[in-house]
Amino acid sequence: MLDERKATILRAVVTEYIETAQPVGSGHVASSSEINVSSATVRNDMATLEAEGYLAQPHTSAGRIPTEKGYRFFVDQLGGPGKLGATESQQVRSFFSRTHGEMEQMLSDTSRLLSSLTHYAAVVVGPQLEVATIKSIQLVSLSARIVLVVVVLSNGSIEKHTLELAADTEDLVINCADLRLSSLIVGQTLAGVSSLDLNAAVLGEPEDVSIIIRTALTELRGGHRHDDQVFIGGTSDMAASFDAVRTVSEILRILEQQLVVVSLLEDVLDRGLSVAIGRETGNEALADCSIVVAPYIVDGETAGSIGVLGPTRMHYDQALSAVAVVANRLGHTLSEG
Amino acid sequence: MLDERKATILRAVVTEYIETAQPVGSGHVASSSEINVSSATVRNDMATLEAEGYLAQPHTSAGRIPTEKGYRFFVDQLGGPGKLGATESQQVRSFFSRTHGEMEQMLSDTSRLLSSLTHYAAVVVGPQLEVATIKSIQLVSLSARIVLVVVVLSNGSIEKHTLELAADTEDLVINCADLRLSSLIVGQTLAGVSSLDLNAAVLGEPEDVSIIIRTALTELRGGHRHDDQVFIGGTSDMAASFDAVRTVSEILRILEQQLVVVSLLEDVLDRGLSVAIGRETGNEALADCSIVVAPYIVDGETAGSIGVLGPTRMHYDQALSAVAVVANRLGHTLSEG
DNA sequence: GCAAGCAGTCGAAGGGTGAGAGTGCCAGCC
DNA sequence: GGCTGGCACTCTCACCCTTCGACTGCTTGC
Repeated sequence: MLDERKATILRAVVTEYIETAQPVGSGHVASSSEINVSSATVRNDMATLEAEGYLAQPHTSAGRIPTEKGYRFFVDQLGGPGKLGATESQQVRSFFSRTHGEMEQMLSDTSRLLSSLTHYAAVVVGPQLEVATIKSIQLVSLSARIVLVVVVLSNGSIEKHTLELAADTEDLVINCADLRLSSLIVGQTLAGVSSLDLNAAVLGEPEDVSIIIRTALTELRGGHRHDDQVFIGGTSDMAASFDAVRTVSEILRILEQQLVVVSLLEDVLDRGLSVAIGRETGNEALADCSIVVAPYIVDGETAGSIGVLGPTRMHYDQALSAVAVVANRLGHTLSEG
Repeated sequence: MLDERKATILRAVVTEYIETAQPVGSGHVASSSEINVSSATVRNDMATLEAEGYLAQPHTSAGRIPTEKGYRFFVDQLGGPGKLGATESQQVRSFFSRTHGEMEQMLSDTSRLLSSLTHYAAVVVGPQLEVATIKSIQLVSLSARIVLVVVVLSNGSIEKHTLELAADTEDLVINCADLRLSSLIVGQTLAGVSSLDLNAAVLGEPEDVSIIIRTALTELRGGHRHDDQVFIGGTSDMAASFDAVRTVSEILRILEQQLVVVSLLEDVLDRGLSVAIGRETGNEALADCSIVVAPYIVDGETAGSIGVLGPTRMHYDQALSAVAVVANRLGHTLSEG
């Protein structure tokens, strides 16, 4: 454990470095903070902090910069109360009072809000489809052999699948299939659909009807990719906070793989963290990044998660409070609907 | 007009600069191409090319780099046949033989394909909703006061809007509204819906039904943002081809505004171009970028457009052929469905 | 009209220097 | 024992200077 003065010094180094991105020297710390000791004393403590792995020196005659361990201690022990500024709170309030309607739209706008609050990249992961119940299923014939299966879920999202039939099919047949499907799966969850007995489902139906039912159910069991459930905003802000194009490009490559992003956030939450610093993210390409993440709760259950991704030298307190506030408000807003 | 030798020299400079990103000197041109004159002669011609605005010199003793006018001439007059490599054609073929089903998914995958072919950012703009006809409309009650309006369009896409009703409403009422709406707007286009007479639409319906119909129609008239109809991929590739973080960040800022992207592409196409170079894009922030764009045709009509965005020193021939091939195949694939 | 040669220009690269920021350590003081 | 002032040392950065090399433009001759 660090004694109080060392902790204060560490805090000073971290905040200063976050602000300026320059190595911080003992003189700066001694003069600019609530420390009332000389720079020589600070130097001694900084040497200790370095020996214990909280700080590092780019080269001999430079100041210190925080290590991941240093940031971690800062986040865990030294984190300020982290309140949002007045402008930001106002922005959040007005956003959530204005927003309504489409969930996808709302989540996408939320990612914009979050990035505009923090000036980092924001990630919003939508509710898992699996837990929602099916409110309606409808077959719509688009052309002679193409049928669209539209499933409306209780959380307002929609699953759709295109079926290509082997033979031209009359509307009557499609209607029959529609009715049977409705009675079968309305009220169930998508997970429930996956455990349906296909043969029992088509029992007693004529061949042409049952083939549609089979095809539709098979489609529904198959892929609900998380794909369209991830919303990313503020990549330009994120880019601006790094100084190597190489780094930016690698981070963008990660963000383009939505599945990776989702599991990244889940992974962090699973480890019980709300902040992952550098390599803690579990991804080598994000060694210079940190992630701040929080789940949001809809109707008492964790529905999804939101997070921001920025440089390791991010404003953790601001990011933490922004993420917390937005997750909270988002959960409330979605619960009402 | 340029005589043949000057044109050859210009081509050599452009291709060399695209390859190396270094200013090209007269010696390089004289030795490395089908030019059989001395470097001194090349120098004279290059001086002329510079005077006429095709080339520029970063500083006195450097080689030349192409100006926008130079690239423009290169693209218009000197463009090679531009065939896709074997690997790339194979990639396109296998993509379109594999792909099927959801349009959104397909368009999103297409943007990935295009960026992987060209190594630049790829933009895919989905079909305009306005021209599609309505195949079905359905009201789904999510909770006592929340109703989801689901509209299925003939091209397989879905519009959905959430209605928040002032009072709890029975299913029976909703069903009535559903029926009336179906008979009113199925077969119409969304544009048609916008010109419906609201009062005539609710004629003879009881108050509680007509209020739902009014609300639903008003919603449908209102916002179909292009929003979810733009798919962008390959931003990491794009980033890697610039060397200033600043530039990358500005470009990302543009790409984040989907509406801007759509009108950017439309604007280029409207001017009858398939390539916009530097400032020709009409956006100051894209001064270092070029855009290659092509419309795709579904069932004989222009449905949307695809494009790539890269540095002005992009491989125009490859980009042009990739965009052309993909637009073509995409149109065909969507026409079948 | 082309080629050869030559002088001139300018940036990039390399080396040397001085300033500045910072460190570590030691001796002394409270 | 812990803190401080002082001092020697280190290493980067900015600057200057020089050299090198890659070009160009121009002039002259074929």
